[in-house]
Amino acid sequence: MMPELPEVETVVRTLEQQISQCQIRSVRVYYDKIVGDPKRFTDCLSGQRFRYFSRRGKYLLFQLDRNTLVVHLRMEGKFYIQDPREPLNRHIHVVFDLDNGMELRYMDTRKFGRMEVLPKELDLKNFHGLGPEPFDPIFDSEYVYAFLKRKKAPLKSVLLDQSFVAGIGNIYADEILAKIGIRPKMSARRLSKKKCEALVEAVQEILANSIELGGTTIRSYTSSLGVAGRFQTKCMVHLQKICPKCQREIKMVRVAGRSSYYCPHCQKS
DNA sequence: CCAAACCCCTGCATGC
DNA sequence: TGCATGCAGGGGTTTG
Repeated sequence: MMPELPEVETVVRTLEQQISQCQIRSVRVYYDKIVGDPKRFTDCLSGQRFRYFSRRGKYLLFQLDRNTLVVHLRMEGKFYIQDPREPLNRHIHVVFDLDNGMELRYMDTRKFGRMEVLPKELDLKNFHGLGPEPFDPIFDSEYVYAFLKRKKAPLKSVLLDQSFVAGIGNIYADEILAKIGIRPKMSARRLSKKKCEALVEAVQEILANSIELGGTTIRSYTSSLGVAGRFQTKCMVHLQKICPKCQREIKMVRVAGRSSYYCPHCQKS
């Protein structure tokens, strides 16, 4: 569950394979709050084609002919391409009827996900107040050091702050901290320049590795092709009991309202 | 300016 | 067995 940047990237690539250039014939909305105004949403999208697929942070961006459809999957949002004869279940809230005879279905058990229709040209720099993409060259150790210097909050809270860097969620935050050997509660402004360099490397390496593997599958995540991610086999601390490095017990604390796993032996404060 | 608390939802675990 | 209770969690909003 919990699609983070690598999972969103996987969804983008998968949907691109499956529905690129497909036309939306019509849209059915079964739960209004996900799309805001369902009439505007439906009217706006009908007749347009999916032209280009991308991502900003954890937001999916579907470039259409006249608009961009923006989707945030939040906790449990998933897309499926299904035959219209396949019965709908009670967690499918939005259905796009496509001109290839299939349906793009949005399923979301907790109904936390959101969709919005925006102008075609987006200001991706300030989009939803997001900070830099993790692979953007401006996300470097100088940027990180300067940002962290003015934060006395726990380092993990800052990693989860999408205005610091876009796309990191609870799982990867734990893994990044494990990689640089820092405990989640350490005050952000105490991180040394050296550790800031390590942080940038860890963020990029962990996310890239996970994208490579097709995203994580902790709890229930599967891509829309139904392929389970394999990142979970790589988790050092998140949801773990024993540290794979030193064989000692993993501890769990709450930071910024999130369960945070770390190894007290391998990670320092 | 910043940070903490609250809200949205449902499935699942727990307790009696 | 069945019902009530409470918890997780991203990000927007509200409150301190």
